[in-house]
Amino acid sequence: MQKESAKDCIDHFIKRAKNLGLKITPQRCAVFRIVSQSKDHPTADQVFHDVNQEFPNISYDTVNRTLLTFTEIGLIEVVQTQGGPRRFDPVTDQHHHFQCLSCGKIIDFYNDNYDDLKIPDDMQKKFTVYNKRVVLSGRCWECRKQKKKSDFIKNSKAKN
Amino acid sequence: MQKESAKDCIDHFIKRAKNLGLKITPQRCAVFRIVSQSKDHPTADQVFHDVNQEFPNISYDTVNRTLLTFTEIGLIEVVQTQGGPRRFDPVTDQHHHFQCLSCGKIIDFYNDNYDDLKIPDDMQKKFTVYNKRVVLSGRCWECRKQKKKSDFIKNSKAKN
DNA sequence: CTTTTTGCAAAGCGTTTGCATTGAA
DNA sequence: TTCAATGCAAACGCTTTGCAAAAAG
Repeated sequence: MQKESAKDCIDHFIKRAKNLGLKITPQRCAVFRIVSQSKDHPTADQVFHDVNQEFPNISYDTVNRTLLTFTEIGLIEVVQTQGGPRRFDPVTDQHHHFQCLSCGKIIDFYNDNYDDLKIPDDMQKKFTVYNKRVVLSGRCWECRKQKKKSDFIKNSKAKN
Repeated sequence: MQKESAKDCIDHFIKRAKNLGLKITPQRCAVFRIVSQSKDHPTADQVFHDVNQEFPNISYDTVNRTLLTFTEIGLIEVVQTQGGPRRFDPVTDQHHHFQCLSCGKIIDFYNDNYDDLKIPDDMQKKFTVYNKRVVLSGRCWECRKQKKKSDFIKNSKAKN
């Protein structure tokens, strides 16, 4: 569902919401459109900011609660992060994450080998597995250019 | 380093801390011991509670700041979660995570195939990759027994 | 018309910061 | 003796809650 048009996305949302008995409000449509178009794991606040452009009266709470509702019905996902504000992700095709341990940034990447990973039988038995993802972590190129704090500690000692 | 004794763990901590010019305080030793023995991804508050048993005067801030310091020097890790309080994980051997999308619980599991995953060349070039992990997500057996909220919504409509 | 949803405000919870005091090296 | 680490307290940011008004079905 990556190349779908905005129209198709909205239709998808409306269909799913109606199935579940959720009401179709303009606010929800706007929130869904913004978050499903976003490519960078926005926080509720960022979504609010964008939606606010065309809905000056919408409240932050509505945006936040709408995002949580969408998450519960599986329309979007909450990205796993290391603390900090919650980040949302439109449910799209299979992809994987690289997370920078210094700045916390999460970068999507695609890899066919990873997509082919099998889910172990014992896990399938114990749990209901909906999704799999490989998470690589380390340092992004921007943070690699900067000194690590641990280096700083070491150097400050070495200098004395 | 999974079967190391408590003594070995402390030695490991002391060696690493000295290398970096960090001071060895009783508080830091206690925090390190508690978190390295824990098996369930404790929050700062949980670590504080445990350490507090033997250090009635230690402050929450010291525990929290110590955990962050340990994270920066790579002694422990921050677990990726979906919002909620930050959770810490002793750096041990290669393992993977299953996360329940309903209750947020994170369960470690081991899988040799996953351990053997190669890190793609283009990722290695772009970033410095320290760690890899497969994250499965879905519903744990406890939550599977309960109704999903989306089911609830559907049913409450069906009943009317 | 009924019930959900919205907007607002306040409360809650976890994290971070500043600073004087303490303690490791 | 020096500088990092600690403890305390206040500030901060994000999330959650309660409720009256508004809107969808």
